[in-house]
Parts: sequence; structure tokens; C-alpha cells
Amino acid sequence: MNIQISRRELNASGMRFTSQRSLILEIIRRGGEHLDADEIYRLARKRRPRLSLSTIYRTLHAFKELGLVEECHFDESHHHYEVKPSTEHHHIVCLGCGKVIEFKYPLVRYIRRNIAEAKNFEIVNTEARITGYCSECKQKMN
Amino acid sequence: MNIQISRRELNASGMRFTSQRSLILEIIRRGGEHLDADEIYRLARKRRPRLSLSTIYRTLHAFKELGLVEECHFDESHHHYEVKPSTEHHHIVCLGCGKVIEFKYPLVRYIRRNIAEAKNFEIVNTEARITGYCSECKQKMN
DNA sequence: CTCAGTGCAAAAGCTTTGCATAATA
DNA sequence: TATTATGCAAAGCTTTTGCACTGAG
Repeated sequence: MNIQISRRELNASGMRFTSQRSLILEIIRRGGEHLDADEIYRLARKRRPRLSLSTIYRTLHAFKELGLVEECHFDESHHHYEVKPSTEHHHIVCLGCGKVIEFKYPLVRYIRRNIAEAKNFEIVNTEARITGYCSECKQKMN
Repeated sequence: MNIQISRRELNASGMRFTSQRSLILEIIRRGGEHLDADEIYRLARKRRPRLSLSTIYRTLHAFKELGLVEECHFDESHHHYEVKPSTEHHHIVCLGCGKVIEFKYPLVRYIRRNIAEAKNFEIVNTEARITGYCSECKQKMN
């Protein structure tokens, strides 16, 4: 059933349906959390041990292209992935425990309305990231 | 003279003053633009050919720690550095030519006032990045 | 049957680290 | 003189690429 959905989605974009792609998409969707490539890799290998990391990366790129997933940058060394959200939102990331708080905010609208220099700029993506420490981690640090 | 300034700044933070650090700080300050480690490296080597890339990285980390410079993330593979700005601002980056437009926006204040879940969050850093195509690059693409 | 997708191993790109040497305070 | 910083080379990590093989359409 879920498989039918992804089959349709993939075919509709001119991509072949493969069990790897279906599995990866399912993991990202279930995983809810913002998984990184390696986490997806480990989860996927539980069900398909010979899956390779390069397939993960290639698939992630393809999904991004198709608009199925979005790449977030919580720290500088990793990418994380989430299902394409319907409304613009951004992330508050705890440097202590890694917890992520999402908040909605229409940054695009703000830019459009208020930044004259950006009048003729064609926006492709916006990403706001707030880092710091959540209340629990703050306490632990004492 | 500039050297005296950086000597004081470095000593005040318990760091030794070295000609490498002074040079790197000067390059970042003059360079105005948002240089990446390699650009700083190449500029620095014009005046000090044996300077090593690892010194650049170690120095950049130290400066970040001291609050002398700030790290920006325009794309995923690089870090860029700018002198610590006095007011909160963010970046609009053209994916075509790399041009960067800065705009002031108090995201911290917004978060403080409007995001309940972030009430007890201790903010360390905020970064908003808008990517897309500037008007010139848009035209060229036709 | 044909071409896109996969697995594997190797390479690439940026950044970090170990260690002996040099320089600062 | 006691540390801290540097240079060099090597290693680390995430991501990308080449190529022969497999599988979808």
C-alpha cells in the first residue's frame, strides 16, 4: 500500500521504482525525526543487508530533486533529511542533546516584503537555524 | 598599529600573539568579503609562504571561540568567515555567481517573543540563509 | 532487450590530529 | 625556561564517482 504510493510517486517523476528507493522513502517517512545518511543506512541495512551507502546518497539526491525530502543542516559536518514539509518551518537545535524544536515562520514572506535588495531575487530555499542549549542541558551543565 | 590592536586582543584573551594570527586576522578584516579557509590560506601565503593550512584552521577556531570572527554556511561543503558583526544579520546567497546580500533581521528577538517552546532555550547562535538566483543570473539562464 | 539503478571499492574535498621543531611570554 | 603555536604529513569523515553487474520497464 505504502509501496503503491511510492511506486506512483516515483514513476510519475520518470524514475524507476526499486525496492531500495521504496525502503529509503519509508524509513524517512516513518523515522519522523531528522535522520542523517548514516542513520538511514543503518536502519535500511537491517532489512536489506547489502544495500550500499552510495545508493543512500544517490537516492537522497533524487528525492531532494523530486521535492520528496528536504535537506537540513543542523551542524556543519552532516546533512539531515526530513519529508518535505507543507509549511515553511525552521529548526532550533540543542547542542547538548541534539533535540530539535521546529517552529513555523514565513521567512520568505518577510524577505519579499522587506528586503529591497532582494526584489528580483528568485528564492529557491530558506533555512534558519538556531543553536544553543535546551533547559535540561542547561541544568546539567551546572 | 593594527598589529598593536591584535596583540592586545589576543593577549587579553590569554592567547599568544603570533605573526600568523595577526596576519590571518588582518586578512579577514580587510577581506570584508566572506572568505573561506582556502581563500584565507592563499592570501596569507602571498606574504608568508610557509604558513600551513592547519594553522589557518586552528586560528579560525580560536578566533571563533574568542568571538572575533563568525562562521557562515553558504553551502554545505565550506565554511566562510566574517568579522563578528555588531548587529544580527543574515545572508542571501546566489547559487549562480556566489554573490552574498546581507540583511539585518532580529531573529533572536522574534524567537524570544513568539516561540513558547523556546522559552528556556539558551540561544548561542542564529543563522538564516536564503539561496536562489540574483536577477543577473536569472537572465543569463534564459 | 535496453537503459537506469545498484554494489563495491576507490577517490575526492574539507577539516583535524600527531609529533617534532620553533617561537612567545 | 616553560609552554603554546606552527609546519608537515598523515589520518578522518562525509560524500562522490567509476565501472561492471543487476533488474525494471
